[in-house]
Amino acid sequence: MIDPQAVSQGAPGSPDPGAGAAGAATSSAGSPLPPLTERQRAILRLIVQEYVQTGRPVGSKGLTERHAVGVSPATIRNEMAGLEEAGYLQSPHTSGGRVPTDQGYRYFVHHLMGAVELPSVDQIMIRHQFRQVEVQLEQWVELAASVLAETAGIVSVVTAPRPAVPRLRHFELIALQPRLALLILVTHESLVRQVMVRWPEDTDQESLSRLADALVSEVRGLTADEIAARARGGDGPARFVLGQLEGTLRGLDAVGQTEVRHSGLENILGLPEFAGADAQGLLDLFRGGAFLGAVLPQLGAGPDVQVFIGDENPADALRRFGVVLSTYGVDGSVTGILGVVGPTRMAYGRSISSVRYMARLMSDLVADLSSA
Amino acid sequence: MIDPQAVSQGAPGSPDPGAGAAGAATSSAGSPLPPLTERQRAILRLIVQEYVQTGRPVGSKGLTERHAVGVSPATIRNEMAGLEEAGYLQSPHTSGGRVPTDQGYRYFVHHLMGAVELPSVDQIMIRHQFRQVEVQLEQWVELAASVLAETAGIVSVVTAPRPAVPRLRHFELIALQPRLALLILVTHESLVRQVMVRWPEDTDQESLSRLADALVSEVRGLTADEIAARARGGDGPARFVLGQLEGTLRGLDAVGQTEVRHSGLENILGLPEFAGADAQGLLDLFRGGAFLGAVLPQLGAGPDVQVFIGDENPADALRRFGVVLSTYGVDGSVTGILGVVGPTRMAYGRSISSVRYMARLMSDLVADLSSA
DNA sequence: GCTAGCACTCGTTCCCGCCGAGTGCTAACG
DNA sequence: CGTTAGCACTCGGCGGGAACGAGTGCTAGC
Repeated sequence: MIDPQAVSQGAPGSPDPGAGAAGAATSSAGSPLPPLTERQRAILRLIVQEYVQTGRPVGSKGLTERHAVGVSPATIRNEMAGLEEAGYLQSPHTSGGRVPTDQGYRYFVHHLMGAVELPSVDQIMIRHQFRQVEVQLEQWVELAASVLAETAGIVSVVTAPRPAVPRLRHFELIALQPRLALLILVTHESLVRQVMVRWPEDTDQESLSRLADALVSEVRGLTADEIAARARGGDGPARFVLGQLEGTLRGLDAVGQTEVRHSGLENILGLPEFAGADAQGLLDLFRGGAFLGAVLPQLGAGPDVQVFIGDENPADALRRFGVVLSTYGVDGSVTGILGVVGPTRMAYGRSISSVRYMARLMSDLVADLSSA
Repeated sequence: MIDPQAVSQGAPGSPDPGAGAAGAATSSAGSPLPPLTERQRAILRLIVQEYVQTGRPVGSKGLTERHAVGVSPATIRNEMAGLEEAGYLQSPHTSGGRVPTDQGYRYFVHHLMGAVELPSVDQIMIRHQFRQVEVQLEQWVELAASVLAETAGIVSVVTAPRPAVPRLRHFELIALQPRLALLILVTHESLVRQVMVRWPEDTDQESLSRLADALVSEVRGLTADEIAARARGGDGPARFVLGQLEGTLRGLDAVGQTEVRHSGLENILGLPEFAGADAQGLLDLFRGGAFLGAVLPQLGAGPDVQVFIGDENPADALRRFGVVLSTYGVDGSVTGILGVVGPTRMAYGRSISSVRYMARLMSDLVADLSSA
């Protein structure tokens, strides 16, 4: 049903091939890689799986002890040496086992990962949680973040859906104080915004309602630009309201202020690779959306999940992470981004299937709510 | 202008007096404490200040080197011994300096802390930030959390204001889909809620507007109970809407679902006392409002700042923390809670003044927005 | 082509001794 | 009588060294 191969690569080549690799020939530069033998593939798969699970470098002896490979440690060593030369593994120290390189993970994701559909237990659990609540689109975002973090077991990031060209569907004015009103607007995509506006003169609910009634049919279905044009002709209060509507609509598609929800930080704070260092740094990374600002430009518009592993990440701050992202929404009309971030040694299979599933779910929700 | 003494104590006595104290006589149990001499007070003040700043136990020699006390280390040692016997200090190890006890902090907060007004630089900075934004009351909450965390330099917690008995001021219905509508209601206190409601039959904006217009004057100013009574007489759609209004109003004052915003976790993650251990535990503590659930029952309704130090905290999870809290809002009508949480060795002066200032600011905002 | 054996590397852990900061006590001093 | 100087003692932290174990590359034999 779902094609496991349909996972696109973040960046086509490692931007800095000379980074880690020990003294040996790093290969993979000019010459085409010889295809891996079936046994090498099996060993690579085992190493990735084991390292993902334990986080400790895996050695030849341990491998043969824990798994029923048919050969001796020495043979494994030979094959490992080959894999290392080809760039799929690296040894962090002279002794102490080997660890997959970014390229190794990449190969695993492309060729070795088995079925990538989310287990139906999880699917049911997720659908159940989403059925519990009956709220607005933008609260789905929060729920999506928390469910995604829980399902994938790492940190999730979700942006609210953003319409390409928002069109006004409806608005209301509510008096709060004689000179203070609440402006509520709804777009075609069912996004809702409330803004407080300081009213230039004393007013009351009745006159505000009259004003809204009079204007609403005039501006229904218009974009910010069209409303601006309309505003130039209007008189005092009407003109004022139109200006506010225009500004709020423009705010909706402003890239800069996209808010990024995250969840599940506690999932990775305990991991050994982030233990000693910078719990602070991690928090900072996800706060304030500095995170997405870095990744977003690289994100293709394609409907499928994209994977960035280690050095493939555009931003320096993300070099130590693996990132699995997808867009969601209705093509060309309203889109958002969701995904997960974890250590490079994350369970890519589960991450990818979780992200893909959640993206579908959110796309369906957005589609349901946006009126043509 | 502000009375530094007007800080009430969280819990009257330490619930577990035998906890830390070494073998010596723990005193402070039955006999009234002899008042501290002026020199002891000065030394205690120095120790608290120094420990708050550095986080390392402070010894007699270091004290005399870093501060121009007029006496020798030996004298300091004698006084320290007295302070330890009286329960204000404790020595974590045989050597290595002394550390204030909860009681020591308490004495400091009550009798040794100097001026507690927030420096006007900060006051100006805060007012400035609040003037920048023009949003709804509930977004003030988020801003308050972040400003408070920044000003006090530790973790802040802020709950949204909650009306004692919410009364409806206005509501609107907006059609999203033929069978899906958005219900927006505003209370007298200017709290806004949006709920999506699944409509029992196909409808459109026009009929929804008519319905809302007809009903709104009927229910203006009513409480949930009064609306429920009114609903019993209504017919189909009206009755349905009244039911939704009632439910949403009830949700507003439900204690259980009070949402707690926090900010500034990164400020304390770096501290030595939380370094090794449980970044995870810390996150968990503040997520999901489990935190306030524990403290809230203990919180007096008094208008002033309350301080809980270490063991004075009602919840076990907070035994390692100092907590400074205040209510804010309009007495008896709409109230929220805000405060900061940090290690017991926090800068109480700054925390208390920050919390007090922010509580005033938020109270003013709430008062401005709530129509009599 | 696979495997057993072997010498070697290197990170980890534990132990031990040193150092420094701090303490309590006692005796001397003004 | 309060204050101070001196002293023996305690204890945590740090650094070096030994023992250990996991892993490696290489070579020779099956």
